[in-house]
Amino acid sequence: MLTKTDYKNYLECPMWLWLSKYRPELLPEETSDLQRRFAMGNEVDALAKKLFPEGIEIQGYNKEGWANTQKAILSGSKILFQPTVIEGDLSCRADILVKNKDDSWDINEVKMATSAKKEYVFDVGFQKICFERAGIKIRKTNIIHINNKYIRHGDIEPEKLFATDDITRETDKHLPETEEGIKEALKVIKIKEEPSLELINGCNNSKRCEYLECYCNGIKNIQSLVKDIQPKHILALLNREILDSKKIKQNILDAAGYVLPEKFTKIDVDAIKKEFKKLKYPLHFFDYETYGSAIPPFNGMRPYQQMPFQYSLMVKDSPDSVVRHFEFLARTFENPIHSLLAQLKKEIGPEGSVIVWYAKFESGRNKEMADMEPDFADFLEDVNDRIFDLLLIFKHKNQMYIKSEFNKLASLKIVLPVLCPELSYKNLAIQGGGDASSSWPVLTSDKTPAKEKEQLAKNMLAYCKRDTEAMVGIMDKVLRDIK
DNA sequence: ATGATACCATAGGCTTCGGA
DNA sequence: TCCGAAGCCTATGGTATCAT
Repeated sequence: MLTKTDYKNYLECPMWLWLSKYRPELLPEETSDLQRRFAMGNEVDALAKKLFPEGIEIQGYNKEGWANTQKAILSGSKILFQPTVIEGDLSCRADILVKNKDDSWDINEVKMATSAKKEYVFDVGFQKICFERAGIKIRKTNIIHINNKYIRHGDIEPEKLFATDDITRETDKHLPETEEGIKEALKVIKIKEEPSLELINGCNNSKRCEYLECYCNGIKNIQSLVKDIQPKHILALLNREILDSKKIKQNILDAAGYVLPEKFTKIDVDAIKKEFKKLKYPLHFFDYETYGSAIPPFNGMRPYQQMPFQYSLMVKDSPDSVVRHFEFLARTFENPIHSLLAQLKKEIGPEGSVIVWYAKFESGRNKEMADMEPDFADFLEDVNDRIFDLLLIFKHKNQMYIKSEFNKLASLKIVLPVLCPELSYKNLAIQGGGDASSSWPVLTSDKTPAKEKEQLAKNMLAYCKRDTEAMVGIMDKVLRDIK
């Protein structure tokens, strides 16, 4: 049986589909970030249903769902939520099915994205094929997506939060391709033995594909796979922890004809000194954690707007002084920016540089908050004028501070372990901004036990503090290197 | 999932120039 | 005078990099 999810997995990476059917235990665990995204998707689905007050919910999955769907259609229901269809090898659920004046139906697929992306034609095409094979005629296929111009005032208004795009033409145009893809996907799920190289190289994932890595955890003879593999997958193999033997790594590299670049460090002392001349003490090392959702949680916010709920601030008054640390963390699920700004205004001095990693992010949040809290607009503008972006020292094209280990990248999570391995995130419960973000609603929920909240708060504070410690450590290291 | 920005490949429109 | 090749500029679409 091939479900719509199976088909989408296949389109991204055939190996993913195969693993999900035969070796699901090898798939990566759901991260809290992913869980939050699923939860958000469910909320979006629920809100979209409010666009159709007449709709009825179809209960059950698979055969039961299909039986209930048929029952609802026969009894004359005109709007169905979550109808299921099973036909031959295929199984799928639609979001919202709406009957027309004749005997045809329109498919409405709810997406949390802010536009009708072109890859949705395969998703919706799969649904159309399923329903039509089962004798349910489909006229239009629509995408109901988030309208990111919407600004919340009071209760969420679904008819303003959502926009609908008719993608029938595009869907139909790609229908033959969709049919072909379904045939291929069905072939994949019939492979009983270990998949061949062909399957791995069918991967369409533009980024590093984690599913090959997962697969490698489950087989012994990795070296036999190496010939003719895509370069992105070679790197994936090299990152596997099970490849701790240098000899195996070298074999893989040799087989692929891949030469690791030689290690090097390049420091343009003059250029960095010139940049650092712009700095004024006291130095304020600063970092926000933010929360954003497809459904804006508070008034004045638009979908996906990132709202700061936490910061860490480390102040260094002079080159040799000890840092003073300040922090803020909102403990209730209310718009936190007023209290955040009130505290920040007291803690951040009127003089001195504000050092951040990737200035666009922090300055962008400051601009948004200035619009929402006009009383703080001058203050925020002043802070933005004093921002210094530490990332630009490491930006590859700037050629100021380059190490081969950076691989031409310059995120904090890449630079830090090379320059200050002692400040690793490894021992922290929260390891990235995404986790911090998804922790905030948990921290502020009535349903979370007090004890758990305390632990969570500690973890969140430790993470955000570490981001600023990292900048302090990196700054010290660079200052030593250019002395 | 967003968004700003950077970068790259490609397409199209336009001019220029040499050969016939 | 005409035509196509070559060169150049701009627009566009796609992908990647940062942050959460």
